[in-house]
Amino acid sequence: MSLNNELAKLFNTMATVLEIKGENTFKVNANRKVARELEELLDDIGSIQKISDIKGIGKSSAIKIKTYIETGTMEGYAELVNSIPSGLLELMNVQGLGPKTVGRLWKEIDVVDIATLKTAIEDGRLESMPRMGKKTIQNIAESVDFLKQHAGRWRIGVAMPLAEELIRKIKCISGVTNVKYAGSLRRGKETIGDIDILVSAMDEQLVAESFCNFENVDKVLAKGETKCSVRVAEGLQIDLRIVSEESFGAALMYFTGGKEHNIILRERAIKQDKKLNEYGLTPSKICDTEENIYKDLGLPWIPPEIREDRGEIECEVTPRLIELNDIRSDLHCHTTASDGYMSIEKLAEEAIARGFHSIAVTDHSQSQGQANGLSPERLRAHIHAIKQVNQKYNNIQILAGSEVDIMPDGTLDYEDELLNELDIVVASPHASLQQNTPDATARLIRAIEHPLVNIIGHPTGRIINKRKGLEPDIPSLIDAAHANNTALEINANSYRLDLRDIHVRAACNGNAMLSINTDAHRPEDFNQLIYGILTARRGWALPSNCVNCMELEELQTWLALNC
DNA sequence: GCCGTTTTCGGCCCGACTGTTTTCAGTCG
Repeated sequence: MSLNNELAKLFNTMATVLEIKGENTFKVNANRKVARELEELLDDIGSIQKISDIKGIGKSSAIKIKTYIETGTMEGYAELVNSIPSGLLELMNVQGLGPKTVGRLWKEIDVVDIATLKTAIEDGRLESMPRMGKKTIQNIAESVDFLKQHAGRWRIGVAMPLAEELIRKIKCISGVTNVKYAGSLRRGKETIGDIDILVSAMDEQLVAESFCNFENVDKVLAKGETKCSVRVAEGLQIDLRIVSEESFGAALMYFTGGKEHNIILRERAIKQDKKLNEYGLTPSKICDTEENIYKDLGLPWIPPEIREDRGEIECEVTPRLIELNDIRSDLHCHTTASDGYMSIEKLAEEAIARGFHSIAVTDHSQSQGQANGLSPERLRAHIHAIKQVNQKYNNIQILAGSEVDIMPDGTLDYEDELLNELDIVVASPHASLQQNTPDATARLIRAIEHPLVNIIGHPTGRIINKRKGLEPDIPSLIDAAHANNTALEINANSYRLDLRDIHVRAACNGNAMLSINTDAHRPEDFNQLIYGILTARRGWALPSNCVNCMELEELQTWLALNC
């Protein structure tokens, strides 16, 4: 775990403990804010001179951070955390249990973790507490079971298709005038906690009723006049907000977030003697669209992906972020020659259907035995086959490439002589992904500096919710990538999204080129390009930051720089 | 605990829903 994340975890834990102990909520929130700043900090916290210059981190937290960096311990942390049973922290993850209840469970009936909570439910002690009725207890019991089965968040690749399907169904309900998803899904985050859907309709009751009765709804968690929450068979929670057409924009803005962005907008409204909530900006004019509200607040419309209070509000002109239609090529795809399911022709046709001017065939290299990686002889034959197929098409350029393994020491999996025969080289780490930071950094920089490498594929090798992957020093990689004209990939596969959003932002700031590719193995994988685009947008990437947005001639010139 | 274009002290976003109780506390987003 990086130092930033390590510290963020400590501050989050402190916040939770303070919450359970019933401390001032503003103090709790201040600790959470410090944690969030640390999580999203681009630079290593250890390299920052004046920590208290970071917005949201004050003197007191700065001292704690500094001591931790120097000594490995944080003053007061152990004392605070040891002041409550450690199991109370996991109890806070049970839906429906908040700090007040957890505190009471502990003090009044000696519940200290999930196991003792289950016992207390079984032996009737919970029922003896005030405000603990049968329904509440049943909900808690169900949430405990649910937590055991589904810890964590869902990949955007799961959440978005599900949300789109729900929206299609909601649109079919009679009288529905507008429906959109909001929340972290709309902001394009790599993982989603739950799906927020906004709807306006002539008959609100009919919408609520129909929604709660959709066939894949497992459990109705809440059902009111303006809000319904359900859990669907996949395990995700879906919140449906029913709003009027006039306040659709305000509601969309409110429920899209992010939280910090919203707070700043509300504070801005207050300074202008106005009030902003999910119903509108009052006293004001029309709040049916987000554009109108931003305009009333004296701001340009801000794309959802960058609504994170990371400088977007201070920005005078909203950047023209990269869009799906800007992409003109896919430079990392597989065929049946290695572990893909498509022929070279199929790749070409998929690319043509998407309006690309070129596509790169980049099958695995020889070390990837389990992925049927190509021996040098097979690669030579494959290059020949690719060139043959390329001659058949006049509306697509098929590039002969390879996804060549970066070995643990940073050397490549083929000799330079063979790499020289390729149009494009994507170099990726696949094995030895537990290397320490200095080794991983040296390994990747060596590949970046290799004169024949054009793109570093999925630079960390992480798999979301499954594998941490390498933790190289990202600023060093970016410097090297910029200096050597090597692009860093945003692998669009929703399991990977590697580089991730904050690294994309750092890469753009450091003038390193990006390459957004699907790493397609099957035809449907091309549809995941959107997740790469959303990740790029979250990193404030412009079309000019991405080699896949280049026209053919420009791309060929760029590729020729490293050959 | 953090912050300052009214402030170095005194604020800090706010509404919906549930389950319980009978007017509201707690949780959630």
